[in-house]
Amino acid sequence: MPNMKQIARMANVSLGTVSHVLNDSAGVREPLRKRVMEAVEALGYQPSQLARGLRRDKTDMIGMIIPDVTNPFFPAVVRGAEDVAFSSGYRLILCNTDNDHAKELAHLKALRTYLPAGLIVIPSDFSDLTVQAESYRKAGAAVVCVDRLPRNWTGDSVTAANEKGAHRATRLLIEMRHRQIATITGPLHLTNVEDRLNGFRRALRESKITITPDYVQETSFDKQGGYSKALVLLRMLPRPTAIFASNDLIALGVLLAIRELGLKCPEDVSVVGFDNLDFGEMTSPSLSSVHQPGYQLGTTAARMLLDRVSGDTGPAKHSVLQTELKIRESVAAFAEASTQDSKQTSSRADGNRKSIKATKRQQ
Amino acid sequence: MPNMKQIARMANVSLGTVSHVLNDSAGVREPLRKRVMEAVEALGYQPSQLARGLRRDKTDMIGMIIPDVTNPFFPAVVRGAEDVAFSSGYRLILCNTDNDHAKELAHLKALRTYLPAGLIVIPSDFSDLTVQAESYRKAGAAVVCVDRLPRNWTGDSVTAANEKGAHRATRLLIEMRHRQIATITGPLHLTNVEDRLNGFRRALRESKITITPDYVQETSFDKQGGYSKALVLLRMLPRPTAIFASNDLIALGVLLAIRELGLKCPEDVSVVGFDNLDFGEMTSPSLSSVHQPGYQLGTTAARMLLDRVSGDTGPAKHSVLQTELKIRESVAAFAEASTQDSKQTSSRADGNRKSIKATKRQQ
DNA sequence: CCAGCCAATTGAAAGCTTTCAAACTATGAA
DNA sequence: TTCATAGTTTGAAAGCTTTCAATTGGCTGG
Repeated sequence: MPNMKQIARMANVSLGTVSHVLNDSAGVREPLRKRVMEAVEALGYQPSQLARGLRRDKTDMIGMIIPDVTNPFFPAVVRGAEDVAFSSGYRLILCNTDNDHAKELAHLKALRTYLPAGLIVIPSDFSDLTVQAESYRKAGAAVVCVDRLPRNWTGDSVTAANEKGAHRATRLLIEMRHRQIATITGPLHLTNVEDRLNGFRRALRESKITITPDYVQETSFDKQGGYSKALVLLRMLPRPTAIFASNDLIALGVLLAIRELGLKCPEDVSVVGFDNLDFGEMTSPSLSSVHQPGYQLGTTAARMLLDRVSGDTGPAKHSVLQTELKIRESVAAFAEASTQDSKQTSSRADGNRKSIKATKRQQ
Repeated sequence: MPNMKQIARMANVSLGTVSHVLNDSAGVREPLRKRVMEAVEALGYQPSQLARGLRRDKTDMIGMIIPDVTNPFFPAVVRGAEDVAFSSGYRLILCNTDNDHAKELAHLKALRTYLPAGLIVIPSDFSDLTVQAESYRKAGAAVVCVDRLPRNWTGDSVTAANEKGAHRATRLLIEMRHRQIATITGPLHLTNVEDRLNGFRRALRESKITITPDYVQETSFDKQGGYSKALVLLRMLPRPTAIFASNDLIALGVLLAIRELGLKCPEDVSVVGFDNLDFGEMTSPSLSSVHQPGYQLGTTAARMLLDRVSGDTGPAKHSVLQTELKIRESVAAFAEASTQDSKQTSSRADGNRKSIKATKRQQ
């Protein structure tokens, strides 16, 4: 690979001049500039990012730390960040934490030695990010937190309007005349989960609906968790007629549990999820959900980061992106008859279910 | 950040010795070694990857170039690669090409300046990779191609058993007594698509089934493509009773088209996809599909790459990972009565459809 | 016509590591 | 005791860029 020295020799100028041409760092007169550019062209020269980074104490890399690319919500965020980064000449180093804060810490420590321009982080459970970010900032790297925040986070952040979205979803259920409304939340130590629960509670409170504490079930953010907690809820008396799930994977588990018990969605139980993942349109019934703008979360975070990199030293920014309720088949108005006696309903529904199965044979 | 010089001073040894301790590059006697390690510990020293890379002409980074993380098949591959890379101290730089070979080229050129240890690439359409890879190899970086190969690719590769998988899927349809079997393929210039079509054809040939050329439809790898080509196929006479789709997104479009026309799957038309994406279990009917081991594709590629990095200079390797047919609801045995007169069936089915719609409101 | 100044250009240092040749030490043999 | 040798340790160079102080050249105003 050609280096600056060769360019300098070929263009018959000094090393410094080449650098100045390449970086616009000083006025270089046209004839020289032209000779340099020609040499660059002729040799196909590209500056070594390593040497440049070493000298400048900062590279064109951005560390992106997320729980797991394999979780369907995150790829959109990554893509959004990559698009903005790439179009400004930055690249993304992708790290998965599996929500393990020890693994996250390992990534945070290791990444530092690459002198990234900054970090975009979706923090793991019980993340240590607040401390680490401080040390990154001292080293001149920006850190933006996305989707959820670690405790005591005071830095830049981009999140969805979780409280509001959950409030809107819950209000839909209330407007549909549901009164026995339950929720299955993700891990409550996550700020976004907490916010969603708050939105849920506020909607209930505003409509003067009180529910038994049992109607709030906490679990992990996956299908299995949703499934098992839904079984618990659906066996309670009175049985909830609507369930708000704090994400779509949980909602999917809820749908499975409903079917498992011989109930029907939305006739017996309405369900609303959160995230609006692609598969929500493909389930049967299709899933109502609060859309979270994953791609925009990523682009916004990357832009915020790049602003910092290019010198914005203002106070911490908190961008909150709006959500949108997508109403699909999984929600119906509460019909008085259908849910009082759980056993009877259950067996009646079971009869229905068979006839549906004959045509649909779902799952 | 502390540097080697500080370690050297603190341990009262020379720079060279510190380096030797850190890299085991020469016998260092225990007392010195210990002093160095203590200093490293005390200062929390971590070597600068930039300086190291600059000196060694190679970094601990691996470029991972894929079409789009947002496409549900790829995250598993990325994750597999990242897991193996991370556990060997390497990190992944993720690049999306959107299947655009110009964008791919841009990434290939830009990444070079970071001196990555190697590249894992899922090539874009009409990829220029073969040429570029040569130049990477000259620079001492390994390149492994995954999932599909560019034309004239002779380097290392990891792919799924596409031909065999497609053959197996088609055989299933034949065993189910289908004779009017169509296929909707992805872009035929992709080697994996070509392989799948070959497998499809071989199965037909082995059972002495001949089909009209119209029964082979080419389209893009997405829901929309599958949908529109399925409409074309389903309006043909005789109407195919089974469709093999070259990936699950296409298969999803097929399911939509079937429903749209008032037909039923699997009663009127059986469908098999390829990839076995998660959503296949959630559609109605659930989707039969050829499972492709995405995660293993990633881990295998990364391991192959790391082998090269650590000195394996043998001839090109081609790892072919086995696929597995997952049979779900979308396939049923062909029943004589149901498909002869397309118009009549169609209108009859249309009657059914309305009643289904009343409860399902799908799509 | 010259001093002084500004702008363009230069060369060297610095950033941090690895590596190589050279210097040094200790040990065993003569 | 001394020499040779193997094994340790050292210091400097190299890898490529940016940046800063210094130099050069040309121009302006007196």
